[in-house]
Amino acid sequence: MSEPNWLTPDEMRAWRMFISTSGDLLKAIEGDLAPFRLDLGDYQLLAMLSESPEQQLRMCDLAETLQLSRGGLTRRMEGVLKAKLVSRRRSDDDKRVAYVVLTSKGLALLKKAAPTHLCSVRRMMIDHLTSGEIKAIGSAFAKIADHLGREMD
Amino acid sequence: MSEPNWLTPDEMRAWRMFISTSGDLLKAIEGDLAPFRLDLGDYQLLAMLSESPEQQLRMCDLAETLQLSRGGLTRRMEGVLKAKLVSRRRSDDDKRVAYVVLTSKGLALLKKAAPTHLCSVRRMMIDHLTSGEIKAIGSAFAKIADHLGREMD
DNA sequence: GAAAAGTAGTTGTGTTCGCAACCATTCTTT
DNA sequence: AAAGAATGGTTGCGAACACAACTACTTTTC
Repeated sequence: MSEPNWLTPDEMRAWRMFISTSGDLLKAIEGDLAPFRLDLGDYQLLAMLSESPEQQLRMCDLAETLQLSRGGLTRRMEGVLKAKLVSRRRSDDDKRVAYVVLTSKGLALLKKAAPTHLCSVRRMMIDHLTSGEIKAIGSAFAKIADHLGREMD
Repeated sequence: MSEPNWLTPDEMRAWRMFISTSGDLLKAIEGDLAPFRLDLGDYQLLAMLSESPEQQLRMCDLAETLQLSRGGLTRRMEGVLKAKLVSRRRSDDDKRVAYVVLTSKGLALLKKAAPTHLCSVRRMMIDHLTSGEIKAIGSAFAKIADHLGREMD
């Protein structure tokens, strides 16, 4: 309650532009991945694996880096598994865990899609911004993420 | 093809922070609306109506401002209609169109939720940012939106 | 002014996801 | 070492949404 403490015009603009544009931006970038039969979630899954040592990760860790629930990852895996972009391997140490391994086919597709994807990110976002805006977005979202992480304990 | 034209560290940081944080931010802000039995989509629907002349809009126009498909809005309406936050009125001029009208109950709930919501936006986002960052986010997303709009014709 | 094209809204269908319940396995406690 | 708690993964269910097909009107075209 108390005084509404309304947003200033600049603040309102930042909030409204962010909320109205971010979805469209992601959708547009995702659209450019369609020729590769990938959506943005698949791409990020492959990218995370490719950056991991031995190009594999436990399901659990992968779910966390992708910000998916465990169930959500299980479902998302169906697609990339069927396309043979990744494979699964049961751990011997701990029989609960399953490793997701990037296949050579998955790596090849990622390497093929990456330049296009990078180009999308540039064309849709980066290339329109000044270096000041780019730095500001980086630091702003880092601060927001930091606070969110702190708030959830 | 061609050189990957990789992102600079600042660019990479902006992109990664944006993509990893924006979803969490929206979810956190949405969480604060739960006590009012609203999700962010409902809130925005009510807010858009409240800002319209006579607090009503055609389904079609509302779908556009909310960036929903026509079908998506029909489904979203079910919730707010059942909660009596909005009502529907058929147009006499054009029997195809239906107007969505904010009810007094909807307006009352919006007025009750607004301060909390504003406070969320401040606490989760605005208050952590410098005024330069706020201006940069506004202008950056405006430019991105402008380009996206231009690209879709 | 009749046919064709366009527009408004609804309704199947399919996708993606979270949540909660569940099973199997491992770790902790005593 | 047995009981309980925690962890990793899957599955059933339901929510939100896009898309395409459909109905019902309206506008355009010739």
